[in-house]
Amino acid sequence: MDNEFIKQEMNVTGEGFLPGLAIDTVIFGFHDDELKVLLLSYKHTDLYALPGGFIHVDEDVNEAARRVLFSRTGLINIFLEQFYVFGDKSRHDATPLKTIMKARGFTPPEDHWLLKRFVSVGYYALVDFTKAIPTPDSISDSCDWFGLDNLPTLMQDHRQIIGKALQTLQANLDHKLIGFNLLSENFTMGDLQRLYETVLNKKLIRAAFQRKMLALGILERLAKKWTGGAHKAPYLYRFVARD
Amino acid sequence: MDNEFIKQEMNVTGEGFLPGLAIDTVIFGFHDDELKVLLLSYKHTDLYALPGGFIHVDEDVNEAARRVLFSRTGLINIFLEQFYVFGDKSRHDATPLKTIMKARGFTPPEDHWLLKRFVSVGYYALVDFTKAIPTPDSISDSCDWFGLDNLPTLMQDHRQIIGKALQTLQANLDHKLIGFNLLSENFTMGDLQRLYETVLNKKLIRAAFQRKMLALGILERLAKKWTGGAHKAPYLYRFVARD
DNA sequence: TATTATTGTATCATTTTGTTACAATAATAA
DNA sequence: TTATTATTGTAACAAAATGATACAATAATA
Repeated sequence: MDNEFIKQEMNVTGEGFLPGLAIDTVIFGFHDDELKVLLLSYKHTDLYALPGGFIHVDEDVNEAARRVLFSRTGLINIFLEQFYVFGDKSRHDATPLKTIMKARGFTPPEDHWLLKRFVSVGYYALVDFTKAIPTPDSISDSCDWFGLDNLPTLMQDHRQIIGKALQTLQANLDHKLIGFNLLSENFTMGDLQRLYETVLNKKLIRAAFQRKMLALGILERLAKKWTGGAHKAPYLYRFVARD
Repeated sequence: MDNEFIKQEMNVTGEGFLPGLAIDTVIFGFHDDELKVLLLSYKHTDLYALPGGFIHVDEDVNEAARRVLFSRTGLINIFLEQFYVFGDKSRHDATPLKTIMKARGFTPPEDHWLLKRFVSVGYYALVDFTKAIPTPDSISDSCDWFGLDNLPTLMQDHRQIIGKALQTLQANLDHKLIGFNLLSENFTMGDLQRLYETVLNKKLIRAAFQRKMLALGILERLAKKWTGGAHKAPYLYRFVARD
């Protein structure tokens, strides 16, 4: 029996947390021309789950989401936004947690706070894949990136949560200019276009894309990048906020 | 002392509701070329509040929002969407509710469930002003429409909630084509343009507006409408979903 | 019957977007 | 050293969308 675990993560009263309310975060990264999300593998089950957590009684909900994001990636000052509240009564499923608890030698009472219905606030984050340091939490074996069309079996409604997060990302990519958050600080126009094409899942016209991005006046052109490829070296760009 | 009130609305345990979670609904209507919201005036205080409520333990959060909307307006099948979760710890203020309770002869204990911190899921609804039947709830004196630039003093962060709802409406008006929900079934092009101008708070070019709306292919042209004005009678239109 | 206000739409100018083309490289092969 | 190749940056033109103006078609009123 893991006393530390039970004390910290599965205390009997749920004291110190807002009851019945949770956070689930879809953390997007971009690598190998693929959009990926960070997933935890739950101990003693074959299920995966989104990084999530609970809200301390003296903590803003948005703060809690930043804390979760930091705990799983080590990152601060990251694009992070609410996108939906998952509040259907049918989404509740205590089985995986019960399994984990029992495997740890703890048989929870039926009315244990963690086994009750939870409403979850969905957040999505856009991070630089190369900067994030995936870190499992105490009830997980691992924390890893998964390509969006290569997702493992997920807990509860976490697959739907990812789906809705992707929809939101697609809808906001352009007019909120949030795509840059998925790239490293310096990037080529090709990098940016491949990102857009991956997220929107459609081909874009190169000349028009470049013209449009440059016309936005939010890109600073830096030195050229010698790629080692048999062709002209592309410029590097950096995102700069307007005014 | 109002026993019914205390039993139904301010029961000591909060039994039957999800704890710490509430719903606030910004119900928009359009009348006299003005965008209006439905507000309740709280008994025994000079404060106004958004229509809101709590979520039954066996009820989806979205269901609860529809129930609130129906209770205050008598309307079903209405455009209603989540737009933000208001979860800052600082938004909590138990004073108005305490005042109401005391005025009713009920002195609540400090740990009464209604006086604790609440996280609120914000919804906005778009309704036909002429169809809604404003109906106060049991802790309110009245339920009335208020013009957006003529709002009374509101409880807690309800003013910010309205502000954020308006931003969401403005951002979604065009690409989600939700404006029609604010008009009655049949309307003239002028009605529609005035609605757009009011929501977006800017003048639109009449010819271009008409051309664009007609090009969308979502308007059915009906008989002309004799307005009694000294000019050509405008057509009436009806919104029809595509495909 | 003329006047007035508004509607519906045509017309042309301007801006934005789609498409094609081509010069400018940076590596590799001949 | 000199082609060859792949990709980049941008020009040039076409097509589509939007802005701006104009005007004929009413429906009431004078």
